[in-house]
Amino acid sequence: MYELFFQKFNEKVPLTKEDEVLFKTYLTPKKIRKKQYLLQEGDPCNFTAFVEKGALRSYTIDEKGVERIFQFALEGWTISDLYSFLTGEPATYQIDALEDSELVLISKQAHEELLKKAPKYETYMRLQLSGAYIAMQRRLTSSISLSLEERYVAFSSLYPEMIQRIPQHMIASYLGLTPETLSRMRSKMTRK
Amino acid sequence: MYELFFQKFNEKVPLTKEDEVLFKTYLTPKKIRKKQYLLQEGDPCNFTAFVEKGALRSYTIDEKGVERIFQFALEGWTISDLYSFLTGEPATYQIDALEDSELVLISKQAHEELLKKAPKYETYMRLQLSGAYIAMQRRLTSSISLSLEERYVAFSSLYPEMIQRIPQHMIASYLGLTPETLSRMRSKMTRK
DNA sequence: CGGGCCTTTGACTGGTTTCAACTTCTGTGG
DNA sequence: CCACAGAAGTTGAAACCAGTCAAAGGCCCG
Repeated sequence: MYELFFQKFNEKVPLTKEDEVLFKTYLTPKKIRKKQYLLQEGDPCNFTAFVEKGALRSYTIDEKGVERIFQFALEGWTISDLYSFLTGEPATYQIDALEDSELVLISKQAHEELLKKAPKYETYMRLQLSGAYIAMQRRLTSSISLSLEERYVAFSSLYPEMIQRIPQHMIASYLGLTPETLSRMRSKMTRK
Repeated sequence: MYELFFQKFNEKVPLTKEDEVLFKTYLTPKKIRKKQYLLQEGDPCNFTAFVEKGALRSYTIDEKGVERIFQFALEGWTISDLYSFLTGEPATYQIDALEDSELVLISKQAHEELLKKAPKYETYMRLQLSGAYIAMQRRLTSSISLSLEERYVAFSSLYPEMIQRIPQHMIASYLGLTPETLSRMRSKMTRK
């Protein structure tokens, strides 16, 4: 159940077998089905969710009812409303499953106890945050400085499996354009 | 020289006087004049810079010679090419001073030693990263989901002093629009 | 098999960029 | 301290790109 989680953890911070046994007592496995909510807007987000298997997304819905996808998470990624998780404020994002998924949750309470008791966890968190920061920086840079077409190309080459698994209109939402525009762009690109 | 730095540090993680004395041995003060580079594209970024006084920006220049401003930093903020700093890769941003400034630098070497020796520093770094992550998340959200005008309004109310101190064409670059469009927007808004 | 969602395509609209000219501000050297 | 050059900001007109609205076809799921 926790294979991938500990594999990724060990890549960042090596753990002994005893560490793993201890850590497991703080982790909560969870299965979730396609279309099911993991987090609804307004609830405080009291977990981070590591994806062992499946696919999820976080997103907002604006006044006009338009979905704005903030993040996708496939196997090996972590998804959460980090702002809400860290501050305790109500979540600004919703999270739901795009496929039947298996998750490893770390509750806010577990998070705080681990920070106190396990220096390796703090190091892990710091590295997690670094990675999340760098990924978002890359995304922000491309959303500001690239044309729509360049953005799509960059996305496809960075995350080829997402192109396979995720519906096109959601990728459009993630990239910040309309499904129609994305469709037109794709047909223009294949014509070349 | 380090007043503001330790004030901000203490807000995140309380330090004893002895801590402060120890930490000071790892810090490097630096004065930099308006228009001077702190970091040039391609060099590895081996520092984070805390702004005691003044104003800086980080930015890229694309193939067409257009500047894309990624971040401004006024007093109390930290600026760096975090990607380059954390990974050791060459910097993708340039950093220069918009005003004569006084900085507190933490070199990469000092950073690594502090991580080993001072748990309070690791906690501080984690909180720094959280803050930077949350700020960038807010920015990404607004750059994807708000209209240009809404973006400008949000920026002005979030950072009113930047409107005062930073040239308009740089704010345009930060917001991802042309100086002409920003100028037109402003005159339209005051007419109301 | 049917209904609804997803994708594609078309025509139209509108906001932003681009290019260019002009004005205002700033800083630097004589 | 003034003059001038270059940068910054403003304004106008034209071109363009993406969004919107609408309709049709395809596909998946119940």
